[in-house]
Amino acid sequence: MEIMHRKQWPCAECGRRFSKKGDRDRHRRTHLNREERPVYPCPHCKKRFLRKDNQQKHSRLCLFHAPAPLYATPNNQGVPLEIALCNVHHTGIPTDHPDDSLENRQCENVQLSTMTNTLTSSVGCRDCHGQNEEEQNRGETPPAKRRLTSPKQSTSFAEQINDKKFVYFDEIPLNETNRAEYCPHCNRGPFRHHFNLNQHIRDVHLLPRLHPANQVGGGSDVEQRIGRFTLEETAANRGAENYALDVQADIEDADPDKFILDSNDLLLDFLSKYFQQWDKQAIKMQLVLSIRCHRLTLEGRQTMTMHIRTDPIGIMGVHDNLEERVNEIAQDLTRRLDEAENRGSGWIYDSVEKFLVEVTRFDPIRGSKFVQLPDTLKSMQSLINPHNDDDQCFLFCIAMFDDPPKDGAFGNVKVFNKYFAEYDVQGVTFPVSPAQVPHFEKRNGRAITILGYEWAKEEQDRVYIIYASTMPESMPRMFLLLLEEGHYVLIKNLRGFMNHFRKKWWETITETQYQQAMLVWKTFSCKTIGDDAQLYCRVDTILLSTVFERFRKQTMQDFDLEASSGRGQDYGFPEIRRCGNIGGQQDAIWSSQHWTKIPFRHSLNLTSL
DNA sequence: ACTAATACACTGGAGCTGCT
DNA sequence: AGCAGCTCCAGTGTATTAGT
Repeated sequence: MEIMHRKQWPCAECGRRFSKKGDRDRHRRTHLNREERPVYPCPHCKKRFLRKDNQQKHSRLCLFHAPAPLYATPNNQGVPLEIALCNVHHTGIPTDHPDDSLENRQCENVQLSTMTNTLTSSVGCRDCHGQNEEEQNRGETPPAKRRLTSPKQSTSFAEQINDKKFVYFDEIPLNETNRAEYCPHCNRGPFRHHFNLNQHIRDVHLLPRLHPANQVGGGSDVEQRIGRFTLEETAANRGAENYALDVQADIEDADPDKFILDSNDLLLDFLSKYFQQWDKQAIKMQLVLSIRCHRLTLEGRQTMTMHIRTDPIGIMGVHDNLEERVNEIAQDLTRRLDEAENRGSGWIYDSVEKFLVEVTRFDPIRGSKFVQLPDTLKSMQSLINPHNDDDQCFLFCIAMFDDPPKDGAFGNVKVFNKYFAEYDVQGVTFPVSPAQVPHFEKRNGRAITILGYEWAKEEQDRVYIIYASTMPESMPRMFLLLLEEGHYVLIKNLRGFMNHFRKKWWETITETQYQQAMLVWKTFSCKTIGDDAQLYCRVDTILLSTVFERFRKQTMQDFDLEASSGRGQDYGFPEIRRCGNIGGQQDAIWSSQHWTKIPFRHSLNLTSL
């Protein structure tokens, strides 16, 4: 109500109120007739604007696109690209373009704002949008008409590049193509383009940061024994706890295949007990099955211990389907065992020597009482930050989604308390961690996706998925932002929110990187960010695995050491895929109407090349 | 025909600056 | 301090194209 009183300046035409007289006056001009309106013309084109700031914004863009480009085209040798494009415009289907004379074919205002438009069918003059002179003189700013001008339309930007219709990729100066990016955290690289670097940072450096417990080391109050497993060691530097199955009692001389089948119950028992103690936490688990084996050679009988290691598997607390997870692990182990056998090494499995469970706990941040939005998000109207003084910000967000506050971004959260009785929070503990969200979703018939946000001074802020809802599309879908401090914020306008990152992200990518990316996408038929991510991971894994396999062989040969041990902290691709949903669920979400896709930029700023 | 993606014009909110 | 003008920013509406 206070806000309403402050808006003391009403518009006589429509009654709308403003807090500043200047805003009211500015608004009133929108009611003026065309003749009465003040006009701010663009010095670079013939467009006119009601407001000076809009004219300035437009003119900057107009000027930005105007300078001559650097590259010639195959069909227009020696002709600047823009002129070549303009030729297409002016020599295509006859138009009423006012500049459509031979002398004026070098129209400098060809619309280059969208790459697809420029290169395919709709190269238009940004001056006139196909208007005749009379239309232009009326000072109207019509909708941007686009005309079919090219006799043969191509289907995509990537195809155009591949066809070399316009820009020769190898004509890009060497110093541009050689520009590579390296990870500021681990110096890994080079990355082909910014996508990959961002992705690397998110996957490798961001996830561990999310879960501070990882960095602290094993819990000090850990019970030494869980089920039939005994805590063998706590790798403080990796935050991992190694639980070994009691060899004497359970597995001595066990047949490996039979052991794997029997181990399901043991593991299930272990996990249930583990989460009884830390029910709010999620863990990442990796199993190592050590098997004694032998083979007969000309030199005689050889023996060795083979270590079969599973992929890391994430388990989101007690609410996860433990049975399913355990089955996955068993299948993984069996598959690896078979693979090793089928490789024809000649080793014969004798017995299980050791069964180790490596547990890395992570304690996801949980929503708690009000914290200020970071400076970078403060002015965003697409967020509603509940001003709660308890640990129920999660519920406040849900309630505000159901009944959005009318005035003010904060409102009085107390008014939403009345809704709380409508939610089934049985089994949910406050503050709510992301691990509990699937449980809440199921009980309340909602699809809730949790995004995380990180920012640091002089670094680009980032948004990433913490939990991607797998609930059916038909459910009410909402998106919450979990701040690093542990506070949920409702994203009331996902499009507006993502727009912020879209703009920033693209500002950091050079055109060369963009073109290289497009070439890669075309070559490998990538259609989604998920495809790109998978491609990156595949290539990366293949390269690394080759190097690593050589190293492993060498260490086995020289020191009888299995170099693949000690990977407890790593996030393997299956794990990333499960948690981050790269190439899987993420695609489904990002292509849904509720989610703004990662923008596929068509803009080509030729002047920056 | 429909959906998704994109660019850009337009609008209100709000901060900054200079003047009185 | 109050005001006016300027400017930037975030959000929205809409025209348009690509893809299915």
